[in-house]
Amino acid sequence: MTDISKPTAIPSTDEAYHPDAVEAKWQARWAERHINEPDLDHPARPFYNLMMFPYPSAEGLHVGNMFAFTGADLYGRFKRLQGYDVFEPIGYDAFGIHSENYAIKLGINPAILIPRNIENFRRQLKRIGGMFDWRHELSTTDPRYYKWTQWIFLQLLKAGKAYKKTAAVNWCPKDKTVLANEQVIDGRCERCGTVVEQRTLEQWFFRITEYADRLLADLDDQSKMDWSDSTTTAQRNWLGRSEGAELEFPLSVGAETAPSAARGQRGSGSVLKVYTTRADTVFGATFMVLAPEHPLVDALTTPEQRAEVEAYRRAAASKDLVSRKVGDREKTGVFTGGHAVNPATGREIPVWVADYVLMEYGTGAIMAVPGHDERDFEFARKFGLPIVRVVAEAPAGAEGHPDPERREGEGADAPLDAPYTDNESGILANSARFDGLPVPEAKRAVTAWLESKGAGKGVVRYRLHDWCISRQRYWGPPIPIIYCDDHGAVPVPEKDLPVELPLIEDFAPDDSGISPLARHEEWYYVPCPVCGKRGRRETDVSDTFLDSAWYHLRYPSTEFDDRPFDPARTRTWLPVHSYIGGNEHAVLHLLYARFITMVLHDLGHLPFDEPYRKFRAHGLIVKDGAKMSKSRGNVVVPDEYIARWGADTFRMYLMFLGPFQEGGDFQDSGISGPRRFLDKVWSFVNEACREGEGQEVHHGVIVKLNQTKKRVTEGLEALRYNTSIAALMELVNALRAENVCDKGIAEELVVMLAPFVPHFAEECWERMGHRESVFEARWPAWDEELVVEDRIEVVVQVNGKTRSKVQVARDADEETVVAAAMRDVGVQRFVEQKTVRKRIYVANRLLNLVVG
RNA sequence: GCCCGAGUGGCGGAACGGCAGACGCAGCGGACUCAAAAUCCGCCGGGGGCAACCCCGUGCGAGUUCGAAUCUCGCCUCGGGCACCA
Repeated sequence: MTDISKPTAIPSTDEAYHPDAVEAKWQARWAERHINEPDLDHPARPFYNLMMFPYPSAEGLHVGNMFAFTGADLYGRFKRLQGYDVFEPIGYDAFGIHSENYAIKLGINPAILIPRNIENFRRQLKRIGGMFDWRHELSTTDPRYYKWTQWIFLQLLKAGKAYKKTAAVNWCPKDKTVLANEQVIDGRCERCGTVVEQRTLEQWFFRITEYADRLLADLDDQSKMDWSDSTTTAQRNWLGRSEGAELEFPLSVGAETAPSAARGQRGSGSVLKVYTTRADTVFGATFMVLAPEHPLVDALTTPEQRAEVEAYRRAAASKDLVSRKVGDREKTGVFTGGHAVNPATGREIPVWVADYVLMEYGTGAIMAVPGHDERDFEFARKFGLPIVRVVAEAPAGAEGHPDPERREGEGADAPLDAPYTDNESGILANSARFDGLPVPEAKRAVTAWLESKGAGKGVVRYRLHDWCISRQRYWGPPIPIIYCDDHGAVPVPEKDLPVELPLIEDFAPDDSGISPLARHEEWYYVPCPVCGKRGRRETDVSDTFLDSAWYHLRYPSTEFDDRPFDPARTRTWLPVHSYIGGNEHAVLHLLYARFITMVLHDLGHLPFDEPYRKFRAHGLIVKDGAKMSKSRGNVVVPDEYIARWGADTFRMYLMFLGPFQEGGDFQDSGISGPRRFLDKVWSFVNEACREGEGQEVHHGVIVKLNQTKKRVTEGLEALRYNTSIAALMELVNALRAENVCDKGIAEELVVMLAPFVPHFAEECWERMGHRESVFEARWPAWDEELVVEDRIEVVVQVNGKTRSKVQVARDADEETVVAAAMRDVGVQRFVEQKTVRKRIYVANRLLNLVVG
């Protein structure tokens, strides 16, 4: 704040470069002159330059944030100089468990704490010189914002895309909250590392699984999405599409006569459905396994086995997710006593219960094929169940796999001492009429056969689960629902939004699993919107990922309180032209944002269904080769560096230390390089102002200048900022070596520097006599003719080894170059006494003589 | 285990299949200075040679090619993601 309003007086003589003064001056001027505020209603060439908004922590912006924002800002400024009307907004993702935990620790309400953090963030964001349009700053904690977050919930509810269900959820006993599956890492809480338990609670879910196929298909649609490969790959994996078959195994008589069967399954004809991706191995299914939670377990269990089965189920239920999912994975299980009939063989096979089968995937039941599945094999070994081979190696010499040595003893009758899981090159065996079919064909053939028998069908499954948005916490937007004894869950009427989060003293959660909000009667009890009788508010708040799933829609429309996003503004500015952010959000934020956009599109609120046309993931900044962390004590506090070197030098250093999309290693010593460079440019510019006109410039310098323009432009477009900076340094080195002092060149240099060092460039620009901002200037164009010298050095190789170089005219023909090469002593030495058998000539580059 | 990404000087990193190491940091030598800092000039992968030059060199091993850091196959190491997903 003080930085910006600090009065400065910079004489126009060429004294040393003082970043503090220059930066304060231009930050103040940008604000005064509204330089960074495009006309949102009538832009000529709109360009929406978005970066992932920060969570305003107490520590302030760290180097990683600075790196990301600088890289994104650079791109926006570059586009601006190319003539676009660039809208570059910023905001704060300020709800959520991070803020809340910190507030609990300090015992201060986050509603008081967070604004302080935001204040600090705003100061830092201004200090690094981002091209932000501050008119459109937003915070997700602002009731004017979350009113519309709640509105989105209601739209989904109305459309049947939101529903409530009782579900076993991940419960973190330390944070005292449920966690989404994706917030559980190796069975532990993503945030605090505590072992996660299971609890059963009523939760609100969004039906994202209904969109799985669209979310997947668009990833391959270049017209909608130009995204970093690493990000689309992560989403593909997360969606987890698998093609398989749902097969039906009739329960056999033994089971149906069991006392509980009639009740559980309405008498005879009941079947066990399984999902498999290896329908081809059905002849090898020698037993079945149910998840402990599977509803048919009761019906199948015989009286003799009941005690054992019940005990096993109880044990499984009390197990936390760690030992269930990432424990030592020693297989456990019990026999139910029941049997089912293998629809392929017609044989009865036993049904077991084991916790390696998960209720949440597929049908919660599997056909176990121990011969060709590692888990089933292990289980069969342990419990002495039969193992049958139904896939064998194609015989040696057969087409495709004539490799007799690689796998010994995988013939049709060879015993299996390990599962044979090759699902590409094997052929079926011991599978009646399917014997000899290659596995891929057999998958189709067997599925079709079972389908014709009415025992199954091909299906596609996704790994993705519905999105649980309920959080039993305080610091989030209340879910706008009122419960009425007569009318159930009633949505809060839209006219009553927002449901404001009350400022309460005791905001910390407790063990009950009930939100702190429930303890406040004056807030909790409200009239039912339908009948007016006393109702109770939903006390859960929504997931922060819902806040961030639509913020890009809000930015252009922040001034409107009667609509979440203005239709005209939205049509003008969206979808986002360029979005830059970290790949840690590849599957959470980015997938949810896509989903919400799709739903709003389908409901007629948006004219597009993919929110971000282009997305690029930036890299990570490390220090001394290791991730920065408090525990390592290698955290770089950006403020200190900015205070010492200036924002421009800091920006340039961050962009210089590695390719933006890969990140780099922050080294204290390295920052002096960019600063020295700026000092050189500074004196060059000041000198050029004084005496730099009418001077004759060497042709080589003109070529260098054109090469530089090309390299800088291409580097910026590809986000390879480090190479752009290197090109600019080369140019300045060349200008100094040649003693050039030309104002025209200085101006083009300054414009090219502007995205990297905006304050510095503005100051230079002004000193060169311009009254407008440098960002009103045009990006320099280059002449392709002048990118290559008139005389070229052609490399001459003999047998592929470089032996010499010859000077020839540009585009010289092969004969000329060969003649020149033959005159060259360095070449002669390797050619004499030998015949040139072959010549390879690459124009303007290289001549290779093959001799022998 | 599966899926991505990456391995190049002392360090960060450059190189449409065509001079490996641009640019920068650090280091070394010199100029300026009473001295230091700053600045300027020069050197800076390894080995051999007085020298012009020569040989070796991009994680390892094969291959394709006139020519491979770059393409293909097989490994190794590191980073990231997913993971009892049937």
